[in-house]
Amino acid sequence: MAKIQTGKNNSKKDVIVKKAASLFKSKSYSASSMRELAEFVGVEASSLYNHIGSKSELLQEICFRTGNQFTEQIDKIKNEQRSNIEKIEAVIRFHIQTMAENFDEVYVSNHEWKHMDEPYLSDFLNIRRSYEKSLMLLIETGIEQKEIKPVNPYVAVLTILSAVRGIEFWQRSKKNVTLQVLENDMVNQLLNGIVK
Amino acid sequence: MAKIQTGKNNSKKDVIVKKAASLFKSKSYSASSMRELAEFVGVEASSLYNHIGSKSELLQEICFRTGNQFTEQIDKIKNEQRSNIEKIEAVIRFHIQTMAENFDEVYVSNHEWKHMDEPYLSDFLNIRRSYEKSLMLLIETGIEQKEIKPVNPYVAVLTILSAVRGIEFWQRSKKNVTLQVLENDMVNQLLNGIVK
DNA sequence: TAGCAAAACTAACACTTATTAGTTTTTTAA
DNA sequence: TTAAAAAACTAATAAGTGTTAGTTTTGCTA
Repeated sequence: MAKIQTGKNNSKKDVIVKKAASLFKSKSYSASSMRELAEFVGVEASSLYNHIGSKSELLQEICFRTGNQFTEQIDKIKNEQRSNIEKIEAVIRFHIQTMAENFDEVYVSNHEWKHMDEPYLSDFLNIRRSYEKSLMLLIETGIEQKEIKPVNPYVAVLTILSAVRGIEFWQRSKKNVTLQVLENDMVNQLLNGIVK
Repeated sequence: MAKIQTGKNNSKKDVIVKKAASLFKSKSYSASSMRELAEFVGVEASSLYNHIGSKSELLQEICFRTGNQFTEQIDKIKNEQRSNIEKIEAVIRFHIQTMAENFDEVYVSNHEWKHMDEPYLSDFLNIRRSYEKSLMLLIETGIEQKEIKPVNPYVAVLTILSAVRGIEFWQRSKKNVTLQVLENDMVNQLLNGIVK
């Protein structure tokens, strides 16, 4: 009989969620079936239900784990004793690093949140909105304190968050760019531009 | 009997493709059914097949129309007599405008291309790669000619294209930012940064 | 080793899916 | 007005969906 293989510190549910993130990333949530997931996990579809409640619960799990991770981090950064520019830089770097480490989960959270049911969907959107607000406040304060040009804070947030999301297209290959270069250059372009 | 309503210059297939783009955008390709699309068009599901070949053909239509639009434009810009910075700026502005005008199609093309079958999938990826190469060449030439800082061109392309894609999150509402401000500020941040 | 709970299994459910076949209605053109 | 073509319809197909019920196997603890 097949069995779900758990490493240490991982419940069987954790294993399923991780595999689900990987599957949802490559095939999208709607196009992934529980039978596929089961095969991926190495077990029959119905056996999954001994550990999880439903397919949509998997998506919720993925989205909220990721969402909370980002929220916690920006709350921490907000309260540090540094310039606003430095704080914004820290946010950008955290994004890039988290995305590189937890690729599947972040990707799915960014792309598939739409398919959550209420009330989870609304909760998730609220978390995201409040995150964007926090970043916007950093920019607004930076402008007031003359660290930052008088740009539109909404557009700046949009530009930063979108750019950072884009490392999902980053090709991790030898001939391409390392994470360090990616991180440094992207931070630099977003803060100082590329024009000489 | 219900009928597909075509305006002038639009075939019935065009109408279906446009409605499909709108549906695929809001529900994703896989989660959209032909019955839903049919209802949206105002006709029975099977009637759609008098005008289109299959569901996946709709996706191909959307993705390639968009892809070709961008390719044509960058080819045009490449051959103009302007500085590289100006060319890059023109590319960014075209992206933002096209996205604002043809939101549904661009959105679907960006998000749902994965679900195309071969050989269309490969063709599409080739188109996209060659587009990225063109933009990368503009940046490399700009660096050689000392218009642009010696940044990593791959990262610059990634940053620009990702940022620009992000206007899909732009909330078109009165209290928010206009397209003009969005466009100008984003171009400015990507080229000159926000740090004073 | 016996008993029990956890976790696997098989089989089935009620629905939904894209698509096709065959038929009827509508529109176009002679 | 009539014949042909276009475009709608109804009905059905075969395959796939998430999930549940009931049963069997496994692994731990007394």
